[in-house]
Amino acid sequence: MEANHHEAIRLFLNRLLLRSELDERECDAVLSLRGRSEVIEAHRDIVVPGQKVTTSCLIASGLAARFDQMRDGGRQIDAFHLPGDMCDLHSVPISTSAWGLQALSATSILMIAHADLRHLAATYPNLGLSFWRDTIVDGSVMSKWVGNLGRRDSPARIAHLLCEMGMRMELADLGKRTDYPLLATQGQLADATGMTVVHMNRSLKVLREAGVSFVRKRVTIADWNQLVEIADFDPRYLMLEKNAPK
Amino acid sequence: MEANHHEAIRLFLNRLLLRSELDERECDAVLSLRGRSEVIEAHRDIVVPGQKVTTSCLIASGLAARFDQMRDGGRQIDAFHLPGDMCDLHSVPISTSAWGLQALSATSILMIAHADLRHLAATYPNLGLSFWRDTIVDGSVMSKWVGNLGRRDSPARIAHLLCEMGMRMELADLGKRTDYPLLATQGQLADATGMTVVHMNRSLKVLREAGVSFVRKRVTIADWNQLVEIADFDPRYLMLEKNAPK
DNA sequence: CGTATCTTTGACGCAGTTCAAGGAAGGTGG
DNA sequence: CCACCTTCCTTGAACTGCGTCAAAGATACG
Repeated sequence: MEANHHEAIRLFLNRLLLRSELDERECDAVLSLRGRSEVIEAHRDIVVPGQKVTTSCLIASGLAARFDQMRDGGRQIDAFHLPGDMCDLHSVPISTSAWGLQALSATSILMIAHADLRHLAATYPNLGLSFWRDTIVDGSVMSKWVGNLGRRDSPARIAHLLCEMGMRMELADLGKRTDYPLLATQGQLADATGMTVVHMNRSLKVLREAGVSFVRKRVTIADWNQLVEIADFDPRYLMLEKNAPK
Repeated sequence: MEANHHEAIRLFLNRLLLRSELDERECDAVLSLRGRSEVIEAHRDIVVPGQKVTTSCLIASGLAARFDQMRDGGRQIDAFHLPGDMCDLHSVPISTSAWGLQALSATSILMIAHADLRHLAATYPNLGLSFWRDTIVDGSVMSKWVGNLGRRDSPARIAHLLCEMGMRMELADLGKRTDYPLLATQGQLADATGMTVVHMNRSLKVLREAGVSFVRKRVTIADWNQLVEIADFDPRYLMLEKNAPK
């Protein structure tokens, strides 16, 4: 399991390095993080809405999602978390979250104490800044999702999601943008795009005619540019420029 | 104009104090911030999507909105900013934003240099943490908007927005939650709730029967609890608990 | 090999869009 | 203070994307 730990933390560090310059000491500090490993089966909740948490969850493998729960039990997913994502990094400065966290597929996570993360941020201010940056990227992605839900029709909404996941999988070195695993059901994708399972299914059929297939939890895209066109996808919101230390 | 400056910064400090404990030195440091004052007329863009910015905008009066621009020119608003809000606090760690900022009504803002804010955050780590917290609250609100757009019908979406704005106006001491100014047109509210002007108008008519009126840029709510019920509104996402300094 | 979960399809209804046009409010210049 | 013009609000009628309900296949799993 130790190997798994290191692998996950390595992915997290790589994610930070996408947007922040960190020196060797800072990298080492991240790599020295320790946590408790847990395996969650598909469809289980990791964090219940409103729960007070004292750890952050680093995804080691699988796929997790943050969600908002409605009165009638319906759920709206507002973020996907893939391996290397530190979800609930938000809860380092604010310990009670309004949202919940669920495992979409079987998912192994590393629970890392807030105290440790806070200690790191305090000891290495530039590292703290990179954490802040990470939560801001998360916000930027959400702001795109707001636009997606508010102003696009269902094929375009799905197309946009598939573009985003493709980019993120490629950046994390977990697949190619035109061919990657997406460990979710159509129902879960429907929860993320604000539609019903039935309509998700029909819209996927439409996209299939554009060379986009989602079969057996794998996405394959014949013509990337065409999908980008359908989705009106502009990756700038993923904030992939490096920011120098201040 | 100096009086206006102080008033705005005072509001910003109050906003921080809602969630963070700051000592006297830290409060004074915030109050000593200086900026360039500007007045933007209604419908003008303050920041264009993709623009590189070196200042944050503190709203002094009026109402501003962050938006995502679609290919066809349509806009989706993903956040409202009222007086005391420091928009683009995000751009302190990341200077290029994918979103834009527009003035909904005539709005006066205070442009504050990133360098100054960064200096503050570096000098007073606890203050830096309160800035981080502020951007996290912004994210929490957006995550609610995602749920709102994805899973609620139009009267409920509007109701939720009116509840949120009521709470925020009251917290900023700019009105009562059941009676407050909302300096936006129906078209702008439609941009925020992902619908057309026509449907916004019709849905407002439905809400009027529930004692909710939006006339001449003022919201009045006869029965707050009923509106909360319609909206399925739970204010926990506004994160109003105080967080002790670390 | 059996059972639960997930996908796919059909028929029908409705919430919300589109197009079009009239009316009210508000701001500006004479 | 009125005349004018622009922006905003309001309503009607027709259309459509998506939801709902229902049921039959396909897939995965123990």
